[in-house]
Formats: sequence, structure tokens, C-alpha cells
Amino acid sequence: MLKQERQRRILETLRTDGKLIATDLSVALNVSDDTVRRDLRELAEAGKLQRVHGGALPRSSVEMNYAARELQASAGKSAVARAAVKLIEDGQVIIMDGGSTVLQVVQRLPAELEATIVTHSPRIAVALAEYPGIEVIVIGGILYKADLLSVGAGTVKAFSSINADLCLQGIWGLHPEVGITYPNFEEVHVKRAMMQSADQVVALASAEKLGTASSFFVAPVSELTHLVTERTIPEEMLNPYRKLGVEILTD
Amino acid sequence: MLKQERQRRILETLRTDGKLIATDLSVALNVSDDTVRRDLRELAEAGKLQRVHGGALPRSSVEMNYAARELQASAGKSAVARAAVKLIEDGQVIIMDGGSTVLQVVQRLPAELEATIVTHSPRIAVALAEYPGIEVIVIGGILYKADLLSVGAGTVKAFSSINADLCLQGIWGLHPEVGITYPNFEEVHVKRAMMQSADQVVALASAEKLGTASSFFVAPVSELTHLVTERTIPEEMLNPYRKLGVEILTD
DNA sequence: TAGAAAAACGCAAAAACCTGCAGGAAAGGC
DNA sequence: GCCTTTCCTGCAGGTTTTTGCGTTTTTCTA
Repeated sequence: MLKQERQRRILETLRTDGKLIATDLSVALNVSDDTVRRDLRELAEAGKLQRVHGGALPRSSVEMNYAARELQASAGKSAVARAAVKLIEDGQVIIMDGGSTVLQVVQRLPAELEATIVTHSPRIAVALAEYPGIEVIVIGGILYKADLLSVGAGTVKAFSSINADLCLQGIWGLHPEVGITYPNFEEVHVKRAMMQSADQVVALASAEKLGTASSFFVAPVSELTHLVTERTIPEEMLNPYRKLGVEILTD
Repeated sequence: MLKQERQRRILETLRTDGKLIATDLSVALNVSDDTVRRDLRELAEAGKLQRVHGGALPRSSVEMNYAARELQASAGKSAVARAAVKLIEDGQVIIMDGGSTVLQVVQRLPAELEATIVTHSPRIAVALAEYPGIEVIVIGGILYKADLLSVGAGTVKAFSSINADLCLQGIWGLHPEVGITYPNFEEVHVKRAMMQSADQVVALASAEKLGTASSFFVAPVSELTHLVTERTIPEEMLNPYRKLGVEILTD
């Protein structure tokens, strides 16, 4: 059996059954476990499915929406979120980006926190509503559905009239030389406005984001005051950021 | 059974039942108590549920309240929502209030609808993100947490710069002589602005709202162009509204 | 405050996984 | 036709993840 044919059948099984067990598949296709595993690894790297221990789950474009991403919060993101919460203090005015890492921060805020939080994410706004001590300011705009964020000129303008103490930014790509990058052009303008409206700018970057770059440039690393990341990152990877004046925090 | 699958089912059980007993789950899923406990610990760590002695509860009280309210949507509200959907057409610009009845309307929209929807409810905005053909405009402001709505001067101003075809208004009190009333003062201003920015104003009123009045006055009944309500309402109760030029729709 | 239930902890076995390697098939150049 | 290169596959060995069990600790309840 050809490799392509096998992989096609794997995806087909996944579509019909909604899940897939690696060992069952090796029997059904009459190949070794390792071959199946290699196939699954390849397909996962190509983004055709989601690899899990024991098999795989579908990752169709429908499921790649925000709700699904929210569920697949990694351990790294949890650790970053936990560390980031320590930066937040009573009485502050805080600007919050959208994104799953920031959502985790919101879910870990102390129940009695007294603060004002400004956000252009309806999802974050809804999550913040459960904290009685937090005044929530929603920034409107045109909803960019893939990330559930308001964007556009109105959004940028609204942020520019705010003077916040802290800005929490979820990060897609962070590189000492390239700077902060993001895959969506419209959002880049908004992110710039958010960063310029806050005294301290905190980047939340789980391990896989460090040293990478995405399509559109947001700002140089020197614009950051803090970088919250995972404890497992080796020192030599963090030093370039320290040299640029960024304070590093881990859990 | 895959670990992810198991955890998904745990969350599902939690959503449907509103609570969860660890030992019951171990039987239902055919795994040991420890495995269930480990899963619950992980899910709690990721902020997906709230761990309690003996089992788990949904994490967010607000979302729980909202989920509950969404679930307890009465048959009347469903009927009203179904009827209201018929008023919506491709190409329209629609202003939408928050509230559970309006949320029901959103959930019943045709999947292929092409329209622009303006809302000051983050909850409605999130729900609308599911529809690829709908352009969503979020109106910002200060979040009034009890109803999950943006309010304030900025919100009023934002609405006043919009010219919509249709405005869907959830109703708290509607009376032929007293007019439209609402229990929250800040929102009254917003509602007025919403109504003035649309050619057609549609009131969504389930049976128990008709003939009642709440604390704060929004507008006279003559400001309405349509009233969507339940079929069971007797004619003599609807006639006063007809005389004021309101078109009445039922399911 | 005592007893029972639930949870946490440590441990070990099993399953799944990854890596490197070698045999074999297919493709292509000489 | 023959050799080289490339790719695919299965296997052996070591590592990681998951899971269930016994034990200890914590929590709840009467």
C-alpha cells in the first residue's frame, strides 16, 4: 500500500469516527505501529489532525475556531498565566489583549481584585464580568471573528485616549532582533495603540513563541518592560531580551 | 478511550448536569477513581472547572448564571425569537440589544445570512462570530455586568453615528399608555440611542412583559414599528398597540 | 472529636512513543 | 544492465506517559 493512500485512509477514518486509535489502525492497515505513528506525526505537522497520546483527533477548519483553541490550552500557557497574575495589583488600570493565554490570566485573578480593565475582546469582557471588584471597559470596533477581537480605526482611537498602568499582550512571535510580530495586519495597529497607552508592557509568551517571527511587525522588543515565559527556557535564550532592558518573569 | 476524549466528556457532563460526582464518573467512564481525580485536577488547573471535594462544579458563576438563564429561556421566548427571525433579511444593517430573547434570535439566524449587526453586548458579539456572512460591529463602553452590556456616554455616542435598518429590542416592560420601560437607568439612555438610529424598531416581548411597567421610561409605544410576541395573547390586549401604529407579529 | 469518605502521594507495570539503524523497493544516472 | 541515491518500512532499545493500587493525609459529617 502506498504511503499517500494510507494517509488518505487515516484522515478518512478520522472524519467518519471522530477519533482514531493508533494501534487499531496498524491492524486495520496491516502495517507496524511505528509506521502509523510516523504517519500521524506527519499529518499532525501538516496540520491535518491533532495528535494525542494513543491516537489522534480531528482538527478541521471548523474546529480551528476560537472555542476549540480556548480548550487546547497547553501547560505552558497555564504556567505563563499564573506568573503573569503576580504583576497585577489593586487599583491599577490594565489593558488586556484577547487570546487564550490572557483568558487564563483572567480566570486566575484574585476574586477580590479592585481594578479597571480595558479590553477589545468581547470574550475577555464576558469572563471579567464575574469579578465584582473590576470595572470593565469594552473597546468596540469591527469584530475580527477568528480571534474574537475588535479592530479598526475606531478601536485604535479609543485606545489612544487611555492611560493605563499595565498592558498584557499575548504574543505570537517574539525575536530579539525582529521584535514582536503578529499574523494579522489589522490587529497590529491595535496592538501598537494598546502598547503606547500603557506605562508597563507585559508580553505573555509560552515557550514555542520565543525566537520565532510572524508576518507583520508590531514593535521592537525594547518596547516591552516585562516578558513572562516558562521556567524551562534556557538562560542563553533569555539573555538577549535582558540586554534590551526587558525584565523576565517565570512561574 | 483517549484521555482527551474522556476529559471532553467530563466537561460535557458538567455542562449538562451543572455538577459532577467523581466516583459516579469513574463508573460511567469505566476507569479508576484516581484517573478521574487526575483528570479533574488537570481540568481545574487549566481553569475549565472548579474542583470541589467529591466532584466538580462549573467554573464561572456568571457564565453559569448566564448558561442557566439561557437554558431556562421559556417557551414563550423561543416562540418570540423564532418569529423575530423572519423580519431579518440579507443586506440589512441591524442593531441588536443584549438579553436572552435576542440571544435566541441570534442562535436561530440562517447560517448563510449576509448582514451587518451592531451590538453593545459582548455576549451577543461572541455568539455572532459563528456566522461567516455577518459583519459584527461591537459598541464599547463601561460594562454593566448584571446584563453584560456596554453602557455610558461613549456607547450612546457610538450608536448615534449609525443608521440601521432594523433595531431588535428585548423588552422588560411594555404598556400602551406608560410606554417602554426598563429597570436600569444607564441602559435607558443607550436604548433610546439605539432606537433613534434605526428605521424600524422591533420590540421582542414574551407574554409576561405585556401590560407591565418597570422603573425607568425609555420611549412611548409609538416609537415602535413592530411588536413580536406570543400567539396566545388575546386580541383585546394587542389592539391598543395596533391603534398606536405598531405592527404585531407572532409565531 | 471520631469515623468515613475523598484526595494526594509514591510506586510500578503497561502502553505508547521516539530514535537510530538496516533491509528492501523504486527511481534515475552512467 | 548496473550502480547510486532516495525513500519507505520494520525492528530493537531506551524514554516518556498513562494508569491502577496501596498508603498516608486531608476533608467532611455526625
